[in-house]
Amino acid sequence: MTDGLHETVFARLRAAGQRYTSNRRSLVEVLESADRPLTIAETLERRPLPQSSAYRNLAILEQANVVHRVTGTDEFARYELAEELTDHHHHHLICTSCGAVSDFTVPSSLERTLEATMGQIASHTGFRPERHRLDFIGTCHDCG
Amino acid sequence: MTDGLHETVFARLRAAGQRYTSNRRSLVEVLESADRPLTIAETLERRPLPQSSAYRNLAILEQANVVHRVTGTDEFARYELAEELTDHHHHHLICTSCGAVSDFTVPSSLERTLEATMGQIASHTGFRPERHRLDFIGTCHDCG
DNA sequence: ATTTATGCAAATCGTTTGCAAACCT
DNA sequence: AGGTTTGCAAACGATTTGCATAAAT
Repeated sequence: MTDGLHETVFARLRAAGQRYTSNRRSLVEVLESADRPLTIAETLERRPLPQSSAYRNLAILEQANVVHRVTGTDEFARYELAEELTDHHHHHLICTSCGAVSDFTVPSSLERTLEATMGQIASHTGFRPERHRLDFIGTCHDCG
Repeated sequence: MTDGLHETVFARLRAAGQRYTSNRRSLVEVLESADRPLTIAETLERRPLPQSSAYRNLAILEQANVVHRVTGTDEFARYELAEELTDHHHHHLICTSCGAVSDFTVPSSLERTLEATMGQIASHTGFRPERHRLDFIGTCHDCG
């Protein structure tokens, strides 16, 4: 199933007209091994790479829907593997003190309600929703 | 009730050891008149002010819990009045194409479920949640 | 061969900060 | 007077980009 991930990534990149290079594979592997979204600096600590390559390739991986950019409350962009690649729909706990972002899940009943609500939006507004973002914002264990 | 807003702002600033200056009042008035979070550039269009004053005062207003910083998917910070000052709890529709952020509300039953879920988080994790952020991300009317 | 990715260094741009003058109490 | 805010200009820092080289097909 680890290979399955890379096959899927390869397919998505190809669909976007992009190659699956070693730098991109590195980034995917680093994100795969993390249990939360990583800042670019964090990915570079785990697998050194020129900064510009990390930025450029993460942007490409995002366009190909392989990774997903997560915005917290601080100034750092964070990335995680797209949920379809991990089969792990989740949400984020965001610490207002240190900016840390961690994953967690909510009851599936709540997820269903969210999806249903999302479906109603298109009819009530001109907006076409694609996904939802639910975060809980507060103080993390370390900062509390 | 418009005066009530400014009294509340004054009280919150005072509690934070800050004054309610004319620049700060300008910013509060601009945000009050908007029906969605505004970027700093947008506040300056509506009420010209040196950029640095806008940045500094919005930061102070945020510390005093008068305004709230909203993070979308683009690189611009957005600000809105704190919900307790407007009695208008809401969520955001975020356009992935142009970055626009608009307000909307969800059924109160969903809100109650969200609050209940939030209450359970503290016991399951070391995280102490203070508020939630629920956004629907997709394509806005203009970009669709 | 031709196209695409890489890596370095320089540029970009939203945001932050230093400092002297203006303001408030 | 004593401390705070202001406004300008300069600095900052995460991110982006230009360009020559290396890699992939």
